Amino acid sequence: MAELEKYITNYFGITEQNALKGISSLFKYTKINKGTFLQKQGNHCNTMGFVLSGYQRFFALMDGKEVTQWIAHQGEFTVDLTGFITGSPSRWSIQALTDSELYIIQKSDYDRLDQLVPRWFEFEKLFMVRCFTTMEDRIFSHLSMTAEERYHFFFKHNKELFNRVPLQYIASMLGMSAETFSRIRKKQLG
Amino acid sequence: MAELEKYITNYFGITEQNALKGISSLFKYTKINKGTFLQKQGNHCNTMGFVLSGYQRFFALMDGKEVTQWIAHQGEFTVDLTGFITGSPSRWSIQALTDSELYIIQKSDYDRLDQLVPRWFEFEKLFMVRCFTTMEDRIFSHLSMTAEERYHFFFKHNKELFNRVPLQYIASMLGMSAETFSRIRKKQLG
DNA sequence: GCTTCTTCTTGATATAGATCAAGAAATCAT
DNA sequence: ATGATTTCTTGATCTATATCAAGAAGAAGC
Repeated sequence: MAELEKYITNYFGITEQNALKGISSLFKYTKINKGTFLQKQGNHCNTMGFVLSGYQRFFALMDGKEVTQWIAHQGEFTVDLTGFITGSPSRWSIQALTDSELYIIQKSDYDRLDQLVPRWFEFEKLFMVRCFTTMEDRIFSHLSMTAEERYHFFFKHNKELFNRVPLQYIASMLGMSAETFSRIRKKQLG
Repeated sequence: MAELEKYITNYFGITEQNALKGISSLFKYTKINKGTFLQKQGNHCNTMGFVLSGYQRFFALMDGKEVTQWIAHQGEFTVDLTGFITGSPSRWSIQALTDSELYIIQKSDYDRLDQLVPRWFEFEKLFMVRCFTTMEDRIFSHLSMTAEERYHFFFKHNKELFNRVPLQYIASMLGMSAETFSRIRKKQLG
């Protein structure tokens, strides 16, 4: 659990020992196999997962095609944040791309955190802002960068991912076809 | 002020009369002329504006070109949310595209809202989630839609904007050149 | 290890959208 | 109103990226 607490400190800015113990006690360690769905599009969002290891893909169907919105990895949360917080149906399916280890919290437990942790909503708010900032950056990358620039920028910050998951999903997440991705990669490799 | 309170209810889900009075008392009515900067990129974010009328463009310089990230209108907030909440330098410049009326709150007053409004952080959190969802939708539109589809989708929901501000900014915000925008528009008009 | 299935690459071709350039239309200032 | 400035349109051309198709490489199952 030490790892979870460390991450909660990093993510939510919470340092009080009691609060950390309280929060982490509500998360359950879970192993899942490659291919397992943590969430199906359109369903209720009942759980939030914190990634210890492995990769999970967020995607939605659009005109019969799967569009990958995000690939979560260690230290991130697997959840359709919108659905989880507001109760709306999940906009994404979430599927493990590799065997994965997660800490999972149930929605009903999550909703009690404010009773357990002083200033919980304040921390949560800061977490949301961070998520918002990430999204804002991604939009800007689509307004101002070419596919090749997006590739390089993403590669610089996520090198390990390129060896671990099918590249077609990274391509989709960056808004380009698998073939374009492959050609940019070839150039890059030499 | 009634209008502001109505919007605060819609945006933040706050309905208690005392809370609404308290919040709206911290906002100051302000008129600004077309061209005025509410925020300059790189500066501190000291104010948050609530739009009563007019249009304000968020943009950043990228390789010497201005990229429009968003155009705010009535009922929205003009602020670099990230900078305003976290204290980081503003990522955007914000400039009035038309004469505008705003309610403006100072950061120092905003930071006292939690003492004034019970459950303020909780409301604020929900506000952040809504902003996050909007961004997530926009990203998905770039991953799954053509320029023409983005045009039509945006037009459907923002018809009035097309008569009020230079179209080149809408084009930039949708991630296409002004010429492409013009051609799509021509097709659409007949 | 061989087979099967999935993923990746590569070439050929098509196309959406960018860029450049010039003129038309609209808006603004005096 | 008139001229100046900004914005929009249009055509010509170019280029980034998509699509299609087929084979190569890699991973997984037996």
